[in-house]
Amino acid sequence: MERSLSENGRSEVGMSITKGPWTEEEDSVLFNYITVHGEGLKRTGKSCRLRWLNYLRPNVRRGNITLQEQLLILDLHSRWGNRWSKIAEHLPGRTDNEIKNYWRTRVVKQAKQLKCDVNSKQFRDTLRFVWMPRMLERIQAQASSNHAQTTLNDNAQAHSNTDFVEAHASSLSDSAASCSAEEASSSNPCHDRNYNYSDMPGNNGFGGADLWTDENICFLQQQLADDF
DNA sequence: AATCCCAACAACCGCCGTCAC
DNA sequence: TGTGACGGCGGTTGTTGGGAT
Repeated sequence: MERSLSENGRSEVGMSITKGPWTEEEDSVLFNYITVHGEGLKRTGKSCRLRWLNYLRPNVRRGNITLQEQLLILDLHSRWGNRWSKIAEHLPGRTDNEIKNYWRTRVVKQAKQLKCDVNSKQFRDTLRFVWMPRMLERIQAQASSNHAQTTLNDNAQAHSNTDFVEAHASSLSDSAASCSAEEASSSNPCHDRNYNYSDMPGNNGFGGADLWTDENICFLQQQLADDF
């Protein structure tokens, strides 16, 4: 009987875990290890596990969350909600903790500024129809400028950017297609890449509240600018 | 230079499911 | 089959570093 652990400490092929009764040999290995190294840290198993998963694990990625990762987080969160570990499975090297922190410090902050609940339809629509398309625009711009360099440098990363953008552009189109008939019939903003925020149907298609004050639009634009 | 404030990151806590015994 | 220990996960709190005053 065995189970394996993944990058996030979950199932993974190739790293087997022995279960069941301890053998004399295993006892001996453990005994010798403790004899040499001592009982070591005054830490709980849980604490050690967390430290390993979130910090020490070899392929853990550190540093700023990229635009592509941000878009993916928003997309996956819209499907699964606060299932951080599930979302983390799709961002290689990122931990659930990191994603959770990103959500709290960036996205929840945005919701607060807009004075709406982060889980409200109103805010989710904002993410879907304003934030994500805007992010996508930036990624596309980035990808095309990288592509120009790629022709010179044969940079493979630019190709992956392009693939990513294409995949998510169609994903967002799907989202747009799932808008209500009312939204779809009234020149849906999600289709218009040059969409002006002040034209958003804040008073008739987004839950009725007037989110799109000059102040809020300005704040959102600032947030998006900060991200890139 | 000192302090205050806030964002970002790290760690802890509690609940719940699973597993060994 | 019951039960205690442990691990996984999401929520919350603590810490730290940098910018503003």
